[in-house]
Amino acid sequence: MEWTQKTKAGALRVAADLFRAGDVNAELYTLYSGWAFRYRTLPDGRCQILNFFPPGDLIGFQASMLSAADHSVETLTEIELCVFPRKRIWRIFEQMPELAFQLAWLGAREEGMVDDHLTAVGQLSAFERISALIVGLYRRAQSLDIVDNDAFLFPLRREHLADTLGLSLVHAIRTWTALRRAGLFEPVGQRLRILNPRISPRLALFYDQQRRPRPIL
Amino acid sequence: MEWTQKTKAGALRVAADLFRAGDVNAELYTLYSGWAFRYRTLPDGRCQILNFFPPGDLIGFQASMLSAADHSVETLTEIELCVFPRKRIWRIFEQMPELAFQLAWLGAREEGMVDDHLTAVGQLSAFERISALIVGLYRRAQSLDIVDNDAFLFPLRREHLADTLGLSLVHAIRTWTALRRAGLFEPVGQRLRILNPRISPRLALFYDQQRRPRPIL
DNA sequence: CGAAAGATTGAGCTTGTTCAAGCCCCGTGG
DNA sequence: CCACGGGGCTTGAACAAGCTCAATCTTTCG
Repeated sequence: MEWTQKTKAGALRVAADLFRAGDVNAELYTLYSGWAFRYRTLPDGRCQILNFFPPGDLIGFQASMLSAADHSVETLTEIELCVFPRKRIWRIFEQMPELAFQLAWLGAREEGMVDDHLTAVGQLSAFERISALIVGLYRRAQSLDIVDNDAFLFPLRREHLADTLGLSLVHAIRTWTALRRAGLFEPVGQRLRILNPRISPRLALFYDQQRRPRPIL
Repeated sequence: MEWTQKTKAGALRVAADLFRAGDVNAELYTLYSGWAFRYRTLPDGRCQILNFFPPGDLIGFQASMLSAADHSVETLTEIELCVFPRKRIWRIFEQMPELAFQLAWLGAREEGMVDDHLTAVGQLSAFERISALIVGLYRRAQSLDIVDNDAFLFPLRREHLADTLGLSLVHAIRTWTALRRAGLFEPVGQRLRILNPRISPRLALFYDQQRRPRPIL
């Protein structure tokens, strides 16, 4: 896709913030490598993580479409990305319908992931939420082929777990520890080795659910 | 917009279900009148409501883009709608970039609303959640000009409250009752009169937050 | 009128929170 | 080389928010 190459401004970025809520200049990014996440903050400081971006994902479509972001994006690791100027979005719709369709498809897929996430936070117990998050990221890593010997990079700190799942830090850690002791996974440095993704019937069901088709872009 | 007229198949619909998770035939709908909502169910029957559709909203963009729906849509009232055949979506992108852009815009806005919702469920207390839901729907009704004397149609049953906010039915009712007694609102038949949307500083802040710009479509 | 669905309330219990203390790892400076 | 200090992680104990079970009341509708 030549056009993608042409507007590429891919530099190694180490900045923790890609953009912040309220930014009017949020651009559209493709994440070449590294992990990031999208979140909201409330006036009193509480923070809700909305979704994660593994390598290869599109970042900022929602913010670009709505002109102003109502969320922020931060990195979890060092990242490398490619920038599309936001102002050309309309031109994409006008001149490159296939690309426009693919962007919209990725947007719809992201919404689907937020749907998943909301369902988890609204309906699951702490155990189920932590397991679902771990196994969900494991499955995404599998589909991206970045799993090595059942182990994959797990760049979240404990606080991210808590802010993702709507749990207190203390309880998130306790539950995490309990699941580790139960033999669901084993931390290996920054990585996580999944030992038994079917620890409970319910988790097995979740793990075996069919995947969504892959992105086209 | 003549094209909209041309493909219009607007019939009065009373059916409770517009489509169900797994449907491959989910179409794209414009809701002329009435309310609906989008939800997911878990294998064990738990149910999470993802968002509501007030009159005028677009339904099914995500499902259309992803080909198969992973959620269901049900009505809250009698509704009237206009159908776009899903198969023509690609043609819209190809031939009507403005309409495609507007659809994508509405999709992005819906994702933003799910973001709001996830943040509420993940971070707010039961009191805050119920108040935020009521006041949020009130504000949407305001922006649609369907508020009459501070009162608007509130078509949710108690169970919808619970399934929306991740609370048990009993606790949702208790909290609802407490807020009613505290003077936030007053039920008037199927309608709700908002008496004091600034009952607490936090709710006032939420209520006074600036609105998102309106849909263009 | 009677049945069924929805709404409400009480009581006891469980899950998850808060507060508080201690641990571990690592980078910095004496 | 080691003490110091800070950030992140872990654990304990007391408390509270929210859940479950169960009974009653109300409304709707055939």
